[in-house]
Amino acid sequence: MTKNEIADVLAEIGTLMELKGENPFKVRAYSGGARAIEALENGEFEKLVREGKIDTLKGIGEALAAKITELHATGRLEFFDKLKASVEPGLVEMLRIPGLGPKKIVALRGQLGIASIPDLESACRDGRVAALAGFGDKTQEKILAGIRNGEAYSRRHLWWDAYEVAAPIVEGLRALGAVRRAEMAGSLRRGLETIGDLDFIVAADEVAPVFDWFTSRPGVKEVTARGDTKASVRMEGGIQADLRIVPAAQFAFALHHFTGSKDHNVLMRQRALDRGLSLSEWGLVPAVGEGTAKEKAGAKGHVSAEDEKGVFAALGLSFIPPELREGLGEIEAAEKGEIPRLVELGDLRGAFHNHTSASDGRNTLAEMAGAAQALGWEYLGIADHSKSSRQANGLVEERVLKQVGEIGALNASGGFKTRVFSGTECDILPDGSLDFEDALLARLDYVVASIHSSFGQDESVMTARIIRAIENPRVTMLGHLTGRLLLEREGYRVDAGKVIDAAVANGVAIELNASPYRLDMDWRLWRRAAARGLECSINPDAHDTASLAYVRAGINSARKGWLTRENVVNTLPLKGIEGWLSGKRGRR
DNA sequence: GCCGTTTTCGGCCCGACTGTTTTCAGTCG
Repeated sequence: MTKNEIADVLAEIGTLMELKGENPFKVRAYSGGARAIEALENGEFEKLVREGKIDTLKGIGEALAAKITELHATGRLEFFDKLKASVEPGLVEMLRIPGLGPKKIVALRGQLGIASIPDLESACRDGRVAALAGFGDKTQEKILAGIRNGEAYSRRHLWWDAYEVAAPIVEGLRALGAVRRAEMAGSLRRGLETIGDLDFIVAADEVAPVFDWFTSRPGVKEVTARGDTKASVRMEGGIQADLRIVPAAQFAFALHHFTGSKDHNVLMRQRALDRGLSLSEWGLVPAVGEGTAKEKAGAKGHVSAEDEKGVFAALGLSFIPPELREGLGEIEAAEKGEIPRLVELGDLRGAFHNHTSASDGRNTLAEMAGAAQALGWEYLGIADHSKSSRQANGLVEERVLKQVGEIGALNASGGFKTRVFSGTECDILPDGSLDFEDALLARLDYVVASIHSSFGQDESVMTARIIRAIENPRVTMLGHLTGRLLLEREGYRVDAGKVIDAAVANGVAIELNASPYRLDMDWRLWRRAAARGLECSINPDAHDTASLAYVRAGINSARKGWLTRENVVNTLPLKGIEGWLSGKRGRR
């Protein structure tokens, strides 16, 4: 069984135990164990398991190590099979309904015999749920609404879509008279590829006018909560937005707290405790003594911070950019002053892997060049599909040569300041050979090699197929490593570690496909890959002029992968990239 | 179930909000 499949089993054990009413700390140990191994690279995981050292990983003890080893060796776990058989599957599904947790589900099962969502729905309609101790009319209503809107409410959202909803809310908040500061928080601010809900933190002199504005905006479908410091709304389309208002003195602490991640916060709290302090959204206060953190926040001994930099400084750390706050070594790095200067949107000088109306794009070559110029890019690479991608109107050899001529003429015309490079997104055929002959590829400035067919191959076959393409000296970079479509389709199975090693050995870059639907290769793999010498190209995979802007989503993932300007080839200025490309051609 | 410079037991982040209560449990993040 693979690493990710094992992590899924551990996480599911945690969920099932919750429904069995197990000790919550035991539950957390399983979900924490799942996260701990997810953070490993496949090869590293395999090595630890093979050598019997998986229990050296923080969060994996004797019991989890034994279960992981059994799953890895046999693909089964008797403990899991028995546990799963003992919990009705309908109960697991009920956890997705907002407001229903393990305790309430156990009560519904025990007292009303409810074991599925349809059972629950009819019990709500009969009024049997409201009659139960600890339940009432409102809970019953909420459950019904949750069932009705189940899918829309539980769905995650692409970062790009969430950001488009969130950006005007932040702007609107900042424009309010009572508001001193307003920021996005949560996974949105951390630049995660998918987002659960929107979080906003505001410092304001008055609460009521801010909440009034927030809860009555167009697009708000329902106000789900409104208290003294927090209001929540459900937007059209199902996304939830939470707004928290804090006094200005606590803003930095609240922003840090609600930016998360949870793992990062746990480590920060621990660090505070080691120094006799207690960190919360209210501030940094002495850990000992009477009273709650909130009461102590304004009292003697509390540490003040103007901004997040101050919060980190109070714990002996340099500033940690939000994208790095995943509990994956950023605190250790900040302690040593080794947080890198991460790549920024403004560092990009151009991008490869863009399509035109010659294949499946919606804009012409000249329109794409004009859009790149408007972005201030020094160069733009055009990589239309190759002939085997018939569904994408891939170019046959004659059309490729025609486009090379058109690009040459466009550059010669001096009509655009942006230099256009001619490339191709060349299909990697099922046997690992390329869709075009070497002689044609030699006529191009660069080659992006991508998989667009036979997704179902075994991992070993797929890995060998991609490595064969990487070993072809005509290939400049590998397109979308796994072919995943976020929230839609899993990627094909491939051993990323082996592909990365082959790319480094052959001087081939790997793309960070910046399409908000892809963000592939995944940010979790980049830090280690770049340390091994892998070069990254952040490519929008644009199919029209507007989607050149997708590089912004790519920058998020690059930053989450600890990449600096030096790791990303398309931060090179025109002269530099010309040298880089001719160097690649030199290996041909 | 995990963890340990108070180390083999006794903690484990903690506060807001709702809905149900009449002082709090459950859920959520």
